[in-house]
Amino acid sequence: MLSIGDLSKRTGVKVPTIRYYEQMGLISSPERTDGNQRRYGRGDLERLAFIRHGRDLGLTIEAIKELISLSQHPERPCVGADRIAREHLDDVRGKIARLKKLEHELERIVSHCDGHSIEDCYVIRSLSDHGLCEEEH
Amino acid sequence: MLSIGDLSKRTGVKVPTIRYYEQMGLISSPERTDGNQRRYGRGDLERLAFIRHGRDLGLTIEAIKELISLSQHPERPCVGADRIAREHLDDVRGKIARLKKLEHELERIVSHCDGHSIEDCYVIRSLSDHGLCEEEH
DNA sequence: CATAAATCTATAGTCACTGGAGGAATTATA
DNA sequence: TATAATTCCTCCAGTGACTATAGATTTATG
Repeated sequence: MLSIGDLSKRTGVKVPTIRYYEQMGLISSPERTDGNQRRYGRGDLERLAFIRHGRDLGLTIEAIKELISLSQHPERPCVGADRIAREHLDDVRGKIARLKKLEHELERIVSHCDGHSIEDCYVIRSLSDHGLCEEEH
Repeated sequence: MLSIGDLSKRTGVKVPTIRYYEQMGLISSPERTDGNQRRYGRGDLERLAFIRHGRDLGLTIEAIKELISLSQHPERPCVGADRIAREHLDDVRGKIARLKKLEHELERIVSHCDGHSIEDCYVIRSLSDHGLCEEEH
């Protein structure tokens, strides 16, 4: 039986975050000691790792909740889980595309900066004048 | 003189957001009519475009505030502005790198999914078992 | 058994907005 | 000019995913 602190150390998930996940319904309310402290078992360790992994991959709490509920019905086809992952992949690709545009623009901006006065600072001028941008954003 | 609604239409920044920027000290309190309504001039239009542009580039409110304050002292060297942009560029690059790893992992996960039952669903299994990952994340 | 460390609940704060309530002011139409 | 429609005002609450604090209680250690 692990205390919340032990669970935290083992999973790398902070104590308040574990309580938050419980509140959000991602992990079920664990047993309590006579003194009302949470005690966790092996299953909670795995569940938390699952959640942590999903969050690291950028899945929302909602998506993870869906996946957990799917995983509790092992007989159903897994198209639901697949859909969640695919949608998320699209999302990630969109984000990458946007950030790359951004990277170009920022590169352009800092490369033009000569470290002289604000008056002719490209950073400031670029922000003031959209016309200096190479592409729409 | 533009009403807040006009300013909103011209800049694409929503009305409550304009008020929020005022509250955050990004734009100065505008003139008011006798009936206490805000009236904006040309300068506000430009300032708002500046803010919007910075936000589109992903700069925080704080960073934009710094840039505005820098731009109000045109005689100073622009190393401050340059630093803000550079730091942000590093940040963006880091994000891209992380998202790319993620993209690979998700690709691998969905490509392995055969649409059969949850029991052998790769999505669920991948989330449960870090060992199935190709790289650390 | 005394003290230190960990835990409990409840609440508020973070960021950058967004939305709604309830009421006042302005503008458009009849 | 009267009324209706629209816009505006302030204040407050909610978003997501935590993080932090305060004050009280429980557990572990010497």
